[in-house]
Amino acid sequence: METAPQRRRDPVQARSRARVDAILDAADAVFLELGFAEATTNHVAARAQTSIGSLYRFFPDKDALLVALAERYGARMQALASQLTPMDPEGATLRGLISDGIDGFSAFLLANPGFVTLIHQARHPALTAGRRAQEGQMAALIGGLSAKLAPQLTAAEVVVIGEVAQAVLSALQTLAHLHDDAPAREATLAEAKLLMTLYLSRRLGVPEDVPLARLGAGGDSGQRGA
Amino acid sequence: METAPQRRRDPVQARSRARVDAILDAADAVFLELGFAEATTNHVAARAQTSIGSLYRFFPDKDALLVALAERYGARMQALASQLTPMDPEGATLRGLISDGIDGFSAFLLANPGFVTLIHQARHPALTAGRRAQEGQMAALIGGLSAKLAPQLTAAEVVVIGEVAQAVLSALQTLAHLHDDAPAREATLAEAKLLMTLYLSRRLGVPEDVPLARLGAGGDSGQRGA
DNA sequence: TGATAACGTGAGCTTTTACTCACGTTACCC
DNA sequence: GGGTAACGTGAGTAAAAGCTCACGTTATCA
Repeated sequence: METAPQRRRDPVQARSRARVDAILDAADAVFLELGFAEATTNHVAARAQTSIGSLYRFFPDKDALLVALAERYGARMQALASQLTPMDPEGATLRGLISDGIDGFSAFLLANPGFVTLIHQARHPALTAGRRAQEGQMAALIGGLSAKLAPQLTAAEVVVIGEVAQAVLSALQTLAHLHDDAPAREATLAEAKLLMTLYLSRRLGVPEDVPLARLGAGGDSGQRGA
Repeated sequence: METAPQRRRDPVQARSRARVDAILDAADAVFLELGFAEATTNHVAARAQTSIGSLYRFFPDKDALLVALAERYGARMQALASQLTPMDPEGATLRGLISDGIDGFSAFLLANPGFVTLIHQARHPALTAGRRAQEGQMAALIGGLSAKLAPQLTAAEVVVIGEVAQAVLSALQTLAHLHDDAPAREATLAEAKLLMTLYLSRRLGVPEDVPLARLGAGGDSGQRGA
């Protein structure tokens, strides 16, 4: 299922491992500047200060660069997700959760400028599966949270809510990061927070500013231990 | 400012005009199937049942196909916009306006499957300007409506609201049309309507289900003639 | 310190593909 | 009907870019 890194030969010595990293960094930069289609493998090799032969020693073809890059970002994303979710959801409010999530993701995008470009630019078949999986993961994460907060929702509803939230967040983060100046970016992110808060509050039947811990108290499904 | 159709030679006889149309139709289909980068001009010519020479008689290069296609869609979009806006906004509610707009756009996408793909797939420089302009047009349309309904908003706020609404609508329409079955598509569109209604109602200070005509009655800025 | 394997190199091979051009065909005009 | 211009054709060209390979260099291990 996984699209393997597809290296022609795994690096075993330190120098070659560093070289592979350099090639990926170069690919990131070059794809960001020129786009995948316009970028050439010779470009990438030159940027990585290595030879085209070395590039092809570790990557079977141009697509493998894209896949490896996407995997590297996927790992970073996963780390981000597990870093953002475990903050005690009991004491937080819905608005606070959403705000923190959006801010965290925004910081990630700011630190990884190649990410948005990669994910959007490469409608390449090799990436489609990975991107879908990643989007699905994020949608599932939101859906899971939704199901926990609103047990009355059907499974189908949860799926739709997760997909919608994912799509909206992705679009608004992209829009926000089109602006180079922080104030304009923040203004857009503020709208995103408002929009998501309104939507999820209504859709999940959860008040915006009440700590989530208090919600289970009067309800029936108060299993918070688990 | 306008990126001209850039035809190498304008068709004057009927048969050549039909041929140009056929070439554009073929380009639409081929780009949809393979993507712009993978598609070849020979592909397009073959699909149009004509020769590569004829293609290059009317289009100076491959990019010109893309630009001409985008222009054709731009014209259709503009027609759609002017068809959706003039429905008497006084008698309608905010919810109704949003619902009609989303349904109308959805029908357009269903009738023009190449449109989404074209606009998203082609991060090509030749298209960027046109796409931006088109998105800006839509954002301005929403922003204009917002300013009319909520005169208390600053110009900057109106711009942000327009951009956000445009981005969200675009993302959710795309998401909806990823589903081939009508029910799933409708479910997503229903969420889009809810989300947009909640957001604009709050942001503009306009109730969701009150006919817009009644709003100016009790207010201060009742210049509805103009 | 020699043997072996991993690593590094870049000129150039090969394939792809955008694009040309010389020639043939159809339509318009008198 | 013939002259001219618009139209149509597709084998072929040229440039680009992905990728190879034979050879040189560095590291590991005995």
